[in-house]
This record gives sequence, C-alpha cells and structure tokens, in this order.
Amino acid sequence: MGEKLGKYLLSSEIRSSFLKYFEDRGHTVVPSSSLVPLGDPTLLFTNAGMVQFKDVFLGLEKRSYTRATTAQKCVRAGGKHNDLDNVGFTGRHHTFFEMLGNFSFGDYFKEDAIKFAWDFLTNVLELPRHRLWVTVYKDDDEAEELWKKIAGIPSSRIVRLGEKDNFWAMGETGPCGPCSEIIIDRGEDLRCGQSCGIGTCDCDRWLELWNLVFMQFFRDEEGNMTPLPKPSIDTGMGLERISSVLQGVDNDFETDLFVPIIEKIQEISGVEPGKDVPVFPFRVISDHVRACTFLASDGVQPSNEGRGYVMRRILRRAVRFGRVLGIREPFMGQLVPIVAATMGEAYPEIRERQGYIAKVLALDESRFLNTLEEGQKKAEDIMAQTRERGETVLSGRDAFLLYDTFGFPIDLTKDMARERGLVVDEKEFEKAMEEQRAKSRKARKTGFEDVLELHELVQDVPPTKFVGYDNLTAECKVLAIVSGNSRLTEMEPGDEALVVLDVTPFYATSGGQEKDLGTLEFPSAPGEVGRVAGSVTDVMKGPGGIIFHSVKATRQGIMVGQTLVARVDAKRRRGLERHHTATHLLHKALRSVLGEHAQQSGSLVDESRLRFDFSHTGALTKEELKKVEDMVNEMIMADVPVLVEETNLEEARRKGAIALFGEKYGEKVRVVEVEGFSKELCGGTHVRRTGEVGQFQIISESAVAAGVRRIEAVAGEAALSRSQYMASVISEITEKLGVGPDEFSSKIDSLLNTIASLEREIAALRQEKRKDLADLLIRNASTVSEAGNRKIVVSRQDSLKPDEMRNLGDVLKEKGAAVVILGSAGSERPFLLVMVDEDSVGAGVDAVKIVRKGAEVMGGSGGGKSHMAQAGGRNPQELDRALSSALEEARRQLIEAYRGKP
RNA sequence: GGGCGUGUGGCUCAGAGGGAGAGCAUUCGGUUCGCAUCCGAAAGGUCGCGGGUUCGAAUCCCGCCACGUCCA
Repeated sequence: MGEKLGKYLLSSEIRSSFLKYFEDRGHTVVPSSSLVPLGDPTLLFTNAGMVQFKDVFLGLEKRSYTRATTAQKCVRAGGKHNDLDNVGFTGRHHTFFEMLGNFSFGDYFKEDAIKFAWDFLTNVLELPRHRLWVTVYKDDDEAEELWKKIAGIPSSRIVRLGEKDNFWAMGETGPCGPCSEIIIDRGEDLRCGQSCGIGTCDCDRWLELWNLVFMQFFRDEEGNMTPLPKPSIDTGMGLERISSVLQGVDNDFETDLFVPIIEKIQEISGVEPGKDVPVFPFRVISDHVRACTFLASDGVQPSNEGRGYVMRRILRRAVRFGRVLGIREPFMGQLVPIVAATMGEAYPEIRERQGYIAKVLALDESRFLNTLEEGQKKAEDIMAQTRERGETVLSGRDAFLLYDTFGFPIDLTKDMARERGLVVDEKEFEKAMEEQRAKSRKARKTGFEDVLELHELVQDVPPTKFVGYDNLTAECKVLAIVSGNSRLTEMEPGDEALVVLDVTPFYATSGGQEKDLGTLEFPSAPGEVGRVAGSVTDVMKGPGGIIFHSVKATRQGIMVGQTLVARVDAKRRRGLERHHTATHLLHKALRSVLGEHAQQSGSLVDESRLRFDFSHTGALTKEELKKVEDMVNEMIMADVPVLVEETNLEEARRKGAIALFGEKYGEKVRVVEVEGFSKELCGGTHVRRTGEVGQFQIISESAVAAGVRRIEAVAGEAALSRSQYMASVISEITEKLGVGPDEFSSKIDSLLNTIASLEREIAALRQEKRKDLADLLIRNASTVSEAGNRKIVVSRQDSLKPDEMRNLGDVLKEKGAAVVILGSAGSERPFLLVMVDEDSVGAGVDAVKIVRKGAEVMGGSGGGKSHMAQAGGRNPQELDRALSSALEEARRQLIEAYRGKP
C-alpha cells in the first residue's frame, strides 16, 4: 500500500478544485477540445493540454483572455510517445489520460506559475512540503531562485537536469523554453536500487507530478534563440497520477478512475485479479476501454489507417487480453456504461452517446473475432505443413505472414505452436518485422512536410479576412504569391500559383462545403466591368488562418501589392447555399424521423448536389425516406428565415445548437438557425430564407460503412431539372408502352414475364432443333464416316454459336458418335470444336491433337482437354480444309486406338 | 504513403488458360402425425471495374476500386 500523502480526494473533486482554483485567479475555464486535433495534420491525437492553444502560443490566433485553465482529455499511442506495450505493466502508462493545466498567453510568467503550482499542491491538496522536490533546466538560475524564494525549497531538493528532461520545444522551430518539474518523494521504502535518484532512475519512488513550461524563446531555422517579447506559460499535471497520490495507492489503476471498470471486467470474466490470474490484463483492458470510449465519442472509428488504425490496435489489444482472462465473446461494449458512469459528469458527450459508442466497439470486436477465426485456419494449415516436413520450428517468415497478412497476433501463433509441439523462430520474425519497417520508412518522406514547408513560406503573412458571408465581391490587395517552394512577386499570363489576399469573399473548402470559384479583376470605374486578371480555380485554408486562392493568370498584372477586385461566381455560390441549407434541413428531418442517434458523420455540399452521411443501423424504408423528404420540402415552402449568430461555443451549446464531433471550433462560433426548426454550429454559407432552396429531392440512400448510411440529394435548380428529366423519361416510357403512368409498372411486369417464357420456349425449340439436326447428321452419309469401327461426325454449322455447338456435340455423342468435329465461320474468325466420347478417350484418342491439326490450316491454334477441345483461326475461308484435315487426324487416331479391337 | 492477401449465385467457398460449380438458403413437387427429416426439380451469375496478351481469359499481365491485414 502506498503511503497516503495530502488530502483524500476523489478524482472528480481534484478536477473541479483545480479548475476552480485557477478560475478564482483570473483564468478562463476552457472546455477540453476534441481528441482529434482538426486543422493540425502534424498531430494524430490531442496529447497535451496545450494542443488547443497552439495557434495562440504561435501568435496566429487571438483569444479574449490571456489566462486559461483546462482539464484536457488526451491520447498517447503511436508516434514518438508509443507507450502502448507498457500500458498495464507499469502503474503510470496510459493510452488515455487527463491533463490538468493552466496557461498564460503573455500574461504572467515564471514567478506566478511557480506560486500557483506550489500553493495549489501544498495548501489545497495539502501535500507535505518536505516531500516535494523540483527539477530545473541546467541554465535556468532564475527558476531555482524563484523556487527558493517562493516555496522555500532548499538547494538540496532542487535538481538541475539537461535538455532531454527540462527543455521543451513545440517543434524544430518555434516557441521553446526551459521547464521545471515538481516531483514527490513517495518514500525510502520504494527505492529501486543503488543509483536511485531524480534524473538517474525511473522508479516509483520519484513521481513527477506537474510540469511547468516557461515559453521564453523563439528558435529559428539556424537554431538561434531570441527571447520572446511576451513569454508564456504552459503547465500540465496528470489527473490519474495525482489521484493515486491523494488516494494513497501504489498505482493509477487502483484509483477511483479505474476500480469500477476493473470490477466490471472481473464480473464479466468471473476471475479475480491477483488470485486466479495476473492483474495486468485487467489494467490493460481498463485503460484501453477508456481510450476507445473517448475516441469513439470524438467520431473516430476503428479502421485500417491513420487515427482509426491506432484505435483499432488499442481495441484489439484489449480483446486479446480479454482472451487471457478467458473471455470469448464481445465484452468491450459492456464496459462503456461503466466508463460513462465514472467520467460522464465531466464529459457529458460520453454519457449521451454511450449506446452508439458501445455499438462501435462491439462491431469492431466481432470483426476481430472473425479475423482471428480466419487466421486460425491459416495457422493450422501452415503448422500442419511444417509438421509434415518433419520440422519442429515454425519459421519466423510463416509467423510473420500470419501476422502481416492475416492480422493473426504473434502471441496467439506462439500459443498454437506450443500446443502442436512447435516453437516459433522469433528472431526471424523480428527480422522480417524490421525489414518491413525499413521499407515503409523509405517509402515515406512526403505528407506533412509539404504543409510544414508551406507554413514556413508564409510565416510573415497575416491571416486573411473572410468577408464572403455578406459580399460576393471585395476590393483586396495581393499579399503574397506562392508557387512550388518559393514566393513570387508577380505572375505571368498562363501561370498558376497560390495567391494570398488581405481580404476575400471566396469561401475555402471546409466543413463539407465546396469552395467558391470566380475571378480576380482589375479595378474599374463605377458602372464599367473590370478586366479579368485571372481565374480562381480552387480555394484552400492554409496554416495560420491564411486562405490560398489557386489562380490561373490570364493577364499581366497580378503582383504583390496590387489592388484587385475578387469576384465570386454568384450562380455557383447560390447553388452551394441552397444545398448547404438543405443539408441542415435534412439533418434535422432525419433526427426527427429516425431518432436523435441519426447524427451527421460526414457531409459534402456542392453546387448541384449534396451528400450526407449519418449514423443509423439498417437501411431506411421507403416510407421513412418519403417522410424525410416531405418534411424538408415543408420547411422550404414555409419560407422561414435562416438566422446566423456569432457567439461562443459554450453559449451555443447552452442554446441547444448541434456541435459535430471531430470539428474544430474556435473561440467564436457561428450558429445557423432555421427559425423554429434546426440549430447547428456551422461556418458555411446559407440562403436567407428556406424558400430560396426551391425544392428538395432524395436521389439515393446507401450504406457507407457498418452503422453509417448515406443520402444523396439535390436542391434548387438541380432538383428542378432532375424532376423535369424524370418526367420526360416517364412520358417517353408511357408513350412507348401505350399505357398511362399508373399502369406502366404492371405493364412492364407482364412484358418481362412474356419475355422469360418466350426465352424458355426458344431454348426448348433450339434444343429440339439440335436433336433433329443431330439425327440428320448421324444418318447422313456425307457427314458420317467410320474408322476403327467407330463413327465420326463432321459438319459445318455457320449458324451455331460455340455453346450451341457443344450442346449439339453432346447430343451426337449420345446418338453414338465417337468423335464429333464441328466448325463455323462467318465473316468473323473461324471456330472449330472437337469432342471425343469416353470410350475413345480411354482408348487413347485425343481431342486436342485433332483440333490442332485443323487449327494449323486456319492459321490459328487451340487446345482443351482430351474429351473436348476447341480452336480458333484467322482465315474463315480455310474452314472446310480445316475440317477435312481434322477428320483425317481423327481417322488416324481411331484406327490406331482400336486396332485389333471390335 | 508502402507491403501482403481477398473480391465467383442471397450466404460460405471450390475452380487457376479451353464446357461457371458445390454446400447452405429460396421456390415448387413428393415423403412425414410433425420436424432444421429424406427424395426430386427449378430459379438465381457483367466471375469487383477498365485495359492488354491469346484462336480462346473467371483463370496470365498492367491499372483502378472495395474489403482485410501489417508497417509508416
């Protein structure tokens, strides 16, 4: 049992008292951001409290406050901080954890940061002062002095560490600075050995509680560090860790954050940790189910790439450890309600969506069980082969194949091998693994770098002001032109480049809405039309709030500093607006018809169509589709105003606006409200009144992924022209069928029936005809010859298709032919078929040899099996000669085969 | 992004240059007190898509797509 230090507090109490403490000291309590850091391609998951403030620290974004505090949900798995394999085996590693932090954006600095941290730990949490140590960066005298002055910590408990431990940087370049960690000594009895000490060992005696980062410098490409004009503070304290200290337990898994989950696993498995089975599987599962629950709630779904893949790996690792406990059926979903119960208060999204989350987990879990089953079959095959060869070692390559291609976990391979008296060559397995890693690394080298390069290239360019909500044209100034990897000052006609303007009416592709298109023009006198300087072919959001216009220059004169008029293609914009508002109406209609679970999981808004993905199990019925479509059209006809309001996220949520998973919302958000109907956070452009949408039509409903459906629809002009087209198609059909629109369906049914029965009749007649033909051929002296006392039938049948000839051949064989040689030649290529009956095949007659003799003559070749062979050629006029040549060969073979036989 | 694997009837899969098949499911008929019994029959297919090689491609080659899986 760990020694209890400080005041006993539940984790939820720690979380709230932390936020309260900093709120009381002028910090704004900011909600945790999504685990998916949208708009930051360099980062897989939110892995620290500062992630959502990155742009603020970089000076790219301004907030209304200079002090903030958060309890941030974080995931660390994959990439540099890959602790996945450690999780569950140490008391401290987690894939999911919460980070408590306070932040200063150019407001207070070292002194206050230290003061707050010390005060909170010793006075609020009541940790004993004499147990607390601190580390500072080796050159940071200032920090050491402050610790002595403020906290009264003696030099003997201040440790100076180097770059690795106590210097923090956001990336190669950018803000950076020394940091200082507060460490608690959990007691002499936890000492790990001779060299136990801060900075030298990594044992449980010295527990790092809180890291204070002093953002002090800016590091440029050459590594020069210049002091920042406004130094900032970023701190982080792991909730799980501090909970274990205050609750007096040895490790995080014994805190109130994990215990209920572990108890539930115990209930499901029916085994007890530490008694029947080791404790680590419980810990692994409890950690992983937290991660998976939160990832799913932020819209991540298990998949085979990117974030989804990391999630899948975590989930499947948990399932594997479940098997260690003897659990054979899906269980992860059952744990979700427990996670929701322990964390739901701080993160209501978990509680609200637990049904959906459980489904997501259960689905991938059963998919994994499928994979395991398949893999097991393969593994059995491979192991049986190994044993047949008399070997006792399963090659590492085979084990790797199972792992790499069939996803069969290596530990299961080892288990199976052991049961069959085999050992796995693990060295070879590791080698194969390393080879694959090396190959993948080599193949990489693109991706994020482009974004980072672009970032550096436009570092000095201020964010673009978007004025497109209210204007379709705007006078603007060219701030920068980027082409390839360099900045230009001017574009030549025909050039294509990225242009940055100070203000723009162009909407960049985002939030599902496609970009505006249009032109850049030279300013003109009032009443005149400006001359076009270039056309805008794409609009993208870049780093730091910059909007890039992909421009193709048509005239000389697009240069940095030049004033131009940006003009958005109004017709396209109207189409986009109609479809975007229609999307909101559709979303709301789906939720009222199907239930609140039918939430958006993807969306595309284009000029003449929209695509909307939402979570729902099973296909929609025709009635449901009609209801949804009707509801949207009713809202259009009601012609209600579409209101846009700018507010903050919290306020918007309070008013019941729908916020989407995985979307990054800034401090200011726009709420788009269709009066009395729907309310969503949305940055897109919309019509002013729903009447402008015109009309709405669902075109298709389909599945995208398990649990996700897709609706494609059209609005406005696109819907009109579609209905007109459909009407014309229908009138054409009814005209041709000679019936009204009400009867044409039954008319078509009866036509199809007629066709089917006619086809059957024709087939029967043809069969009959072939029988007659066969009779005729087998009696006719000109087509039948004898050799070796057996019958050969040769005939040319230009009107028959190959499969009809095969059929005729079968009939001829039934009627007593030993060899059948049939040919056809139209204007097309000649075709030759040879069939041999069973007896003659047994006697050595070979259809392939016969058909080849014929094929030679026609300038072709052929083959098949000894009882049936076919050939084609190039010269149709040679068919008759080919037939006689084949006949000659058939005679020869028959005589040979039946020599001396009856 | 790279590697490997898989795409054939509603489902599970076999076939690996030359007649598109099996089992289950479906429909019909018979058998049975009854049945997830047995017997018989029928319907059901752009062999993922697009090129190429070949007299001939489900099959070989190239490209694409989807799914699985590992690595980044």
